[in-house]
Amino acid sequence: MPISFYNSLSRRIEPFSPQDPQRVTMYLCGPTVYNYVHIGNARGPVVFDVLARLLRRHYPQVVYARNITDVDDKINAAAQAQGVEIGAITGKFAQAYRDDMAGLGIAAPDLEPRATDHIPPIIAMIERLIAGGHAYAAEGHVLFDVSSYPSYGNLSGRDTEELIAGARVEVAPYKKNPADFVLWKPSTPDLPGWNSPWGIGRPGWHIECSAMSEAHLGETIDIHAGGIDLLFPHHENEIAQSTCAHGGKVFARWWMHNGMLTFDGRKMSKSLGNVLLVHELLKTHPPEALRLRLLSGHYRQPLDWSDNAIAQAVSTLDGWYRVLRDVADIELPAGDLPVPGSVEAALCDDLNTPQALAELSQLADLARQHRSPEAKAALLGGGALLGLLQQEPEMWFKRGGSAVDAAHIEALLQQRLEARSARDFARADAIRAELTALGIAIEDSAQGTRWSVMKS
RNA sequence: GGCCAGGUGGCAGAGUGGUCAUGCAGCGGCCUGCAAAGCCGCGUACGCCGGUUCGAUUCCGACCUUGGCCUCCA
Repeated sequence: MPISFYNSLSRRIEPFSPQDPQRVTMYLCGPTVYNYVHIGNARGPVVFDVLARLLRRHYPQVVYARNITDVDDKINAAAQAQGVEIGAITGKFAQAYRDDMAGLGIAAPDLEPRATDHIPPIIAMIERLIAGGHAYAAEGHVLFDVSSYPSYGNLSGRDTEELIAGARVEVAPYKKNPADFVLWKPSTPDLPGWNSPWGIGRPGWHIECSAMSEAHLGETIDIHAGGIDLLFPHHENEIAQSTCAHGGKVFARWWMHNGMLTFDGRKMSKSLGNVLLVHELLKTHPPEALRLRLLSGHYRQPLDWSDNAIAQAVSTLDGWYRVLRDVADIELPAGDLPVPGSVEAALCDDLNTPQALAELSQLADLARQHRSPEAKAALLGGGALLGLLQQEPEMWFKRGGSAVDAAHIEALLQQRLEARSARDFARADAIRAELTALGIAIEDSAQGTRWSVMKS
């Protein structure tokens, strides 16, 4: 099945094919680890996790790198504020990040390069840029010379003139051109630093991704992904650095950008303060509902986050898991789960996850009606490609079971059964009301009475 | 101000030049001791104004409006 994606570089949907038919290379800009991430930060990782799953079905090898930025001014500030080494900060939050991502059902990337492990390649790349006339040292800094790269601005649709004229930030005196950006900056003794030809310093943010991408995936990669807010200046700068360091070779053949998550109508961001941490949300909501919500809009569109939206996702999953519970006794066919063509086709069409979810609903209807091994396998297979329906139905409905006293509930259900047998419906209904008060919903079925934790 | 992306039924959210999105919620019926679940059915949705067209939510233009980027940011 052919795959097409929107390419931010050409601004159109193009049929996808990797440079090497045997191997797809993909890079996603990862977090700067100085704090817990919010749910908006998780949208890209979830969306591109689905992309990686799709690509792995189509190509023998997919090398997916998601970096960790572990040297940065904000990290320095956090470390100084707490009086610890930066490693204490970055180690803690890198692990928190992995935990959060795993909690959302995101498969670990193949590679997780860290900036501080790549100082020599970063320095080497900067040296190449200087040698090629694309960068210059000034007052302990090394800056990229934007005027040396005429295509600067192609990705974001800006021209250099405009950037110079519209510069809103105070221009550092050592810059030749206001749009020039830093590749290397000096460090003071109280800050982390590495020896370099330009003195003790640390890398600028943009060069890290260029160097790590080159080190692990080569000079030209197939897909570079990230949030739309990184389009400029981050990705624009990466293109400039990598292209100039590689003698004009194409840096990334596809650029894919996910839209922003909004909350209260505004972009969710740390600087606006309207954030919900993944770490916290995972404690209070079923993780798959969070994931479903993130996939319920097309990845390039903005997506609004709200309690109501989470509740709707929970209800949707309730319906699907009810089907799976109804077919729990049906044996799956031997072998790997199949991937239904309808779900795959939706994803092959520029990763149309809302369409894929609509197809999944159809598969749930079919499984409920047919109760066949094939229909059950199709539902589970479609879910698996999206990273959904990954738990046992009973676990889903018991919501992990930690907060409820299952034995007490079963006892009440037994009493209700006895009351009903005696046709004492007043008592039976009283027991049901008691369960409702405990937050337990019940269903009488041919197989007996089932209970589940009501959605919060 | 410049560049970019949107405005779809109660909510969420795809898509398309002319019979259907889908989910959640709601309403009616069947079923049920009653519920729940399930099944059947229901709602004349595409910002506004023009234009193109036999026909536009879908194409074109103006307008109104929301958001993103231009600074760290997924």
